[in-house]
Amino acid sequence: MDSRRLGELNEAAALGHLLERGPLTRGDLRELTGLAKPTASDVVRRLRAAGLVRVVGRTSRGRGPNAEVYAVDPDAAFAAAVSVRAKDSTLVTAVCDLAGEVRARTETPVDFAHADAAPAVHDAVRVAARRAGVALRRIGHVQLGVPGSVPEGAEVIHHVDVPGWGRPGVVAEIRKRLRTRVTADNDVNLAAVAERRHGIASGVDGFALLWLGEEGLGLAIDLGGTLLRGARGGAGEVGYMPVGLPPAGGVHDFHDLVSGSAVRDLARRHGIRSRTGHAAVTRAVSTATSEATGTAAGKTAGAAARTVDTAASTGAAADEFLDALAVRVAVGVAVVVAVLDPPLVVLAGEVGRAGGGTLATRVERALRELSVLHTEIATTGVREDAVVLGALDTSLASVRRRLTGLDP
Amino acid sequence: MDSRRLGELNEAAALGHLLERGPLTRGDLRELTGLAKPTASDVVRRLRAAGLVRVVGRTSRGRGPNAEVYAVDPDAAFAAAVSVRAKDSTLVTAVCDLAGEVRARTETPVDFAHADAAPAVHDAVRVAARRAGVALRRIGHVQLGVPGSVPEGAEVIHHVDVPGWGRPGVVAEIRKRLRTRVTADNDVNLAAVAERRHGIASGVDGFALLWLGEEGLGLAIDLGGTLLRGARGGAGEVGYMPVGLPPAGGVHDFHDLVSGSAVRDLARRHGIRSRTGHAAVTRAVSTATSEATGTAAGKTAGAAARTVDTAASTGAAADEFLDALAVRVAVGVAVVVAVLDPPLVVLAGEVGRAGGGTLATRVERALRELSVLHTEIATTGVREDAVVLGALDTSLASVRRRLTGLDP
DNA sequence: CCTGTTCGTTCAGGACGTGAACATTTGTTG
DNA sequence: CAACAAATGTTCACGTCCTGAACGAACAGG
Repeated sequence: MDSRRLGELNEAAALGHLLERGPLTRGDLRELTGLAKPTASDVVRRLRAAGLVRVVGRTSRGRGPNAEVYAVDPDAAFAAAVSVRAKDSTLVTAVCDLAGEVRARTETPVDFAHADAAPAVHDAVRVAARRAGVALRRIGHVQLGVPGSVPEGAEVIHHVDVPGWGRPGVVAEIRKRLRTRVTADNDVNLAAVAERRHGIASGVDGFALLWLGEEGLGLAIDLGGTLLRGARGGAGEVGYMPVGLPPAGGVHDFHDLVSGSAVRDLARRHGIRSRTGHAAVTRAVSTATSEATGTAAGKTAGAAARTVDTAASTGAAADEFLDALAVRVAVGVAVVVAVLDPPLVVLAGEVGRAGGGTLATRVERALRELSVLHTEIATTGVREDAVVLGALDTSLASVRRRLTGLDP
Repeated sequence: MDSRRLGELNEAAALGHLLERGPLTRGDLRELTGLAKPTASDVVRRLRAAGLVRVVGRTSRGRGPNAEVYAVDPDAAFAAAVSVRAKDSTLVTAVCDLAGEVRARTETPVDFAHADAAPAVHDAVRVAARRAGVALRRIGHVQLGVPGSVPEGAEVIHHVDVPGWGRPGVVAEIRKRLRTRVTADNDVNLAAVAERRHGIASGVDGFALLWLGEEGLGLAIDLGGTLLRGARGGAGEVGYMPVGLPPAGGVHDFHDLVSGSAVRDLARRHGIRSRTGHAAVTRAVSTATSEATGTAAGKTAGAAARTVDTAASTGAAADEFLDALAVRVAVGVAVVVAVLDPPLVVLAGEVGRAGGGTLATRVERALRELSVLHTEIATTGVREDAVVLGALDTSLASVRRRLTGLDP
């Protein structure tokens, strides 16, 4: 540890504050870092020389000269994210600048069965970069979101349905081609990152995100901003969680209870016929909700009447279906709460989102009857593609960490 | 950040290495910290002046002058631990020096119903310190181990059976009386700390410790050395974990499956009668094991014969009982593995220890049949009182952190 | 226009750290 | 046994970074 290193640390601290709190004057920086006036000037000078920070204006408050306002140069670095979507065979790619502004977003259809992963990703990123007007070289990190278990640091992805992506060394190949830092993570984990940054879990100490997808079930565990991955990246593989004792027969694991098809079948048994689970839930919620808020829905009287017409007989059925589903979900949540005690559980995925507040409330109620332990339950607050959003955040965080010297 | 602070950081780094790797020469220190020769000398000088480091000898390897060997002064600071044991109404107290050497260990019977917590703990620590020949003032940290949930940083303990210990502010009162840093943690968590330092989980990335106690059930989750506590300190309250679906009736939570009395009853149903669960397991293991290793047990032929005599008819019963128990335990483990994916699950507590390798093997087998996911399962490797040992480690770690300036 | 504030720079000084040179000790070797 | 090689630890000159105080300059308000 050298005096030089000391300087770097101070630079990093200042840059960190600029990244987190936006434009600042030298005075602000002085206060935040605790540095002396001349030193603050020095640090800013160095950051500007490095092309990381720019003058973006001047204050005009009070008397005395107007202080210069500094901000991180958005063009100083870029980050990219790629979401591997099995369900519609596309790579969704996004590029953002150092300020977090999304510069481009593309969707590339890929025939995973016949195309190699590495060239496909390389192409997707190249196209997105071009559209963003950014040289590929300037992208500091590419974060992949994959539907599978990704062990910490390891380069193999387990339980992937996408052909070619389960092969050892995929990530390394992609890295070699892109010549950047490339990391992969489970898509539900990335959705949780988005939930923390842009969703309902922004201020929370930690939370568990239960992904009730049409094609997959998952649990992401956020502990104060870091995700729990498990030894083989298998943390949150709740689909395999046994429910019920083995000799009892019938229901065996959580997947049998709340997978897309299980939900669809449950709905069917309550007289609600749909092609997918989340469609069934959407319909059930609309009838159940319109019943409950029927009297208050003065403005949408016409719509309400129409709904009641078609659902008159199914209103009670919808209620029963939702309650039955809530109990099933609550069984899983109860286990998670007993093991992890998260302050918040977020329901996401197609089914979770379709259930909305209606389902969340019922799950919370069911949980109270099922277990002494309880916790707050909410629905996802992320509107856009949570996986891409989360991957972009993760990617950007990595770029920032390296700029601030916290990463090698 | 000042030059002074830079010096402190280097001191801290050197001290840290001395604490972790034992006695070192200036040369070793130079290599480990990357400092220049004169600076290393300087750092050592400062550490010696602060009374933290002592010369403990000289090398005599190779040519050149013999280097001085430095080590942390064991008497530079002390740490204490107190285990609150409800089952036999005692406070077990231990004091160790900065090197980790236990200097004293006492057991004080306390009538929790009539004695206040703070004075009782104060007395216990005072006595232990005197026996260790250490002034109370020199004890830098007191770590309490309590059978209850302790939220991170909060001062209330939930779900405690010990009278007076559930009252808000207990920890603060104790702190006020002892005039030191005082923290409290769940006893199972502390047992996990001991498991990592002195037990079977020494080199592992992380592990889950399933405490199968006669009077309590718990799960400690170790993630690379830090323990997961949960929002309300309720992480690992697996006793409340629901097993089976609600309408199914009968078995409701994990506690009903593997608590001490549940184990005892299960044994009884297999014809093994004991007053406690772990006694039943001990007997079952001895018969089951002697059967399996009967031929190889040449030396203890007499003992084996005796065992076979009394167990001839119960050998099969013992096997069945152990397998049934293993399945029950495996249900809980399967859930933990699905949620957390730990590289290792350690069985501890009276029942877990009684089960030994025999039970661990059977649980591992049962798990394989129950779930796709699996993990290594082992029995606790801690011989002594794990709670006190873990509390002492935690306490010492806190003292060291403060010395190295990592803690405020 | 003067005055009090606030911004940013200049300046002298302090704390640390570094590399090179040097004295010193100690084992090896011819 | 003397010469040599290798390792230890100190001294010295110099560099980097940070600090407090003083200073000049810009700006709002009376």
